[in-house]
Amino acid sequence: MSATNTAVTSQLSGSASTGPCGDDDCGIRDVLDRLGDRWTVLVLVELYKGVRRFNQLQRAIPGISQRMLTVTTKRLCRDGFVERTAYPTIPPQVEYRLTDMGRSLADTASALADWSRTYKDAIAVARDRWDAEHMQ
Amino acid sequence: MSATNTAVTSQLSGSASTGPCGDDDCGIRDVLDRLGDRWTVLVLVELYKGVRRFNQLQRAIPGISQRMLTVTTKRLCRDGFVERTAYPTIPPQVEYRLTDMGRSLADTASALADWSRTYKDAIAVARDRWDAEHMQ
DNA sequence: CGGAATCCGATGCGATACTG
DNA sequence: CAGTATCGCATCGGATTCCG
Repeated sequence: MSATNTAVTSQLSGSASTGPCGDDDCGIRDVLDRLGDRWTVLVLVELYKGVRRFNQLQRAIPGISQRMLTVTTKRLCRDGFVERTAYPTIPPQVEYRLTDMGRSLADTASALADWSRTYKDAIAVARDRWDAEHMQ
Repeated sequence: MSATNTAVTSQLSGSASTGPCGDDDCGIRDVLDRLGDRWTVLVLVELYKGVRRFNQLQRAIPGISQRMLTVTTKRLCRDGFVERTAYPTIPPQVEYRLTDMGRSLADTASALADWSRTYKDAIAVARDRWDAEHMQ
């Protein structure tokens, strides 16, 4: 691996060294490192609806900066969740769509989203209780 | 909410302001902010096996620092996923166990872990391919 | 239009030292 | 034993500017 490539990939993920993992950890960290960041899930959700262009995504996801949309889509492409198609027109036109694996991930993630919706209130209650008990 | 409490809670999570969320986002960010960090899942997995004491957890989770174990368990307690029981003995003895909600979360997370195991290799392949194509 | 490059503040996390 | 307090580095992500 060249120094150039190291520089390229290090922008995308620090997971080159997964480090020692117990037994249950292996693999899930890579996925959680993606899903855990601020925008990946939202991009996944939007692309689940269909093919989208760059600015379409940005308009559909309020608050995401140009930079983070670039970074997020690029990471998703790298890991094989999203496919990028660039048409060499002027002005340029780029389409993003989920791969089968990306769709599979989105399905699984939506199970987590369902769980979140179910327990959202319970978490809030627990949190308020804790906060109330731990303020002097 | 007092300034004191704000200080306390701000150590645990920056999610006081979830910010504007589209429609699909609501709730899941709170959960992913937990699951996404380096140690939460590992602690969850270990506690899934049964009641554990502080040092038991630390020995069972290689690489976790005392500080991160404290922070992680405290966050899990705050959100109602883990219950903490302290016995005022000398030396002190503290037990951690999953709540029903915590067990439910661990179950859901393990679905994601299963997914990860299934696609782990495919991700690695996609990543290598991408890296190979994007190095000069 | 769809980025890339740079700067910078906020947060995450490890290491270390101290405590009831 | 089970923490707390402080430091310092690394990464994340927002804002801005430049480019083909």
